[in-house]
Amino acid sequence: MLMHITSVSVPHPHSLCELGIPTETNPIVSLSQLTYRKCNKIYGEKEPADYVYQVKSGAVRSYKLLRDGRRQIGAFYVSGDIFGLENGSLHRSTAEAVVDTTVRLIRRQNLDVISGSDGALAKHLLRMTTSNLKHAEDHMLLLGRKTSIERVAAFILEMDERLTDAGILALPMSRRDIADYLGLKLETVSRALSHLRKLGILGFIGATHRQIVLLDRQQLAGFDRQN
Amino acid sequence: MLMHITSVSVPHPHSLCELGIPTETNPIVSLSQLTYRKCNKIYGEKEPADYVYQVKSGAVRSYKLLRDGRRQIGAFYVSGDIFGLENGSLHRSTAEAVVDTTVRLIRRQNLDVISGSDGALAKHLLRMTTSNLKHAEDHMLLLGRKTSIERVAAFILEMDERLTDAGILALPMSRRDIADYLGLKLETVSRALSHLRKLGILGFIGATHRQIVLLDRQQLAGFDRQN
DNA sequence: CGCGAGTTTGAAGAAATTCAAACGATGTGG
DNA sequence: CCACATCGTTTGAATTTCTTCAAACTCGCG
Repeated sequence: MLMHITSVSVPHPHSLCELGIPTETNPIVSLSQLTYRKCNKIYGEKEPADYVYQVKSGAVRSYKLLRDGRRQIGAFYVSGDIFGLENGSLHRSTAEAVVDTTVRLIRRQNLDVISGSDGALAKHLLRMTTSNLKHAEDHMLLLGRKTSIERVAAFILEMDERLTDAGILALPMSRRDIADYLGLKLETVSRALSHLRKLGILGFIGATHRQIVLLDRQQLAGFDRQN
Repeated sequence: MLMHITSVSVPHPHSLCELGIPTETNPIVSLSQLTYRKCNKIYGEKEPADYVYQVKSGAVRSYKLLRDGRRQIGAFYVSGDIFGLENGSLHRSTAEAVVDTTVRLIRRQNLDVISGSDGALAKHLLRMTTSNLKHAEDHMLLLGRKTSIERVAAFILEMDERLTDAGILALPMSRRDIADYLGLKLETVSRALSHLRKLGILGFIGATHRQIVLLDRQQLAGFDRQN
């Protein structure tokens, strides 16, 4: 029997790349790791959380949506980061590949079994969850109390720490992603970045402007009044 | 030797009640529980986290400050809530009594010992941390993407669930506290509440306007476009 | 070469903030 | 008991910040 598709609604075309790519995941399987194409969903909100993931290469965004499509990205995950660790059986956010991304998989079930007997692993899980919590707490301060320039400065500094490619930040995500992470609009992010460039704090490389040179970390840090 | 006090700086008088009360905690000790006076500090950011706390009565705010005094309250804790559970050895936030508050104390050290041997407790700690994480994730969505009315509506609904005093919400916290929780200014919170009152969704009781009647939960929920 | 996707930039608009004043309710001292 | 200062809240008007709408720009790619 054929499914009758009454309307192909695309309620939230946050990034046009989402439109050109099948919405269902189409991962390339290889042992206990998967490769997701750019913009493919890794898991969705309220789906069963059967696996925990570790980024091998690429980048992942984790987000929540409001019914009208407003999106808040809670975190980006890059090489080495572990994500998808929920404690209930359901995912609380959606995770998508920002660019082509390979992840390692761990069956959650295995974790449960082990953590029942092995206190060390239980502690490890706790430590990971706590580090996510710390990130969320810092991010609440950013979202609730920082200005647009401070948010963008903090973002560049965060990415600089996590994406160390020797002087040049190769951002995998679009301005829209950054905006949805920082609680701003993409134009506001763009303006803030331009402003920092005019001040000689940042430099852009390439056409896409996804490669950023941090020319003056000191001065940039001055824009983020810290926590 | 006397400390030479060059200036008595009071950098962040967020609430005037803070000024009239000793800044150091002066808890009333009684077995394994403490009572803190209104506005007293329970612990400070970066202080050693030797205890975990459970609210017996009263209310607690947990917050972070920017250097210039901007404050983001990450959570309120009311009767029954557990807080102060950090995984590192230092607190990541400051906790203060919103009103006179009694808390139960658990030595953190004890937890560590037990969680080493007892998988059940380890899981319990993990579950509590995860529930804090879930709250933080939801709050990031609020802070990053909701309008002032949506934030205030969400706040009232949250408090209605947690402060169930039969129809009347007796808010322990000031407008400023609410504002710092919602990433707004106190005037904005006041305007939003007035707006909801004019719509017949809320009613105020008493002079202080800290008692709120939820007249139409349905309609209020309509203001919070949910996650 | 021209189209598409992502980014930048400008101008107008909306939302929240800032500054200011007024309003009870409360508590104090005369 | 009343006058008065204080505190938290509300309300108004002006201002700032961010957003919205629109257009232009750049580079990659067919």
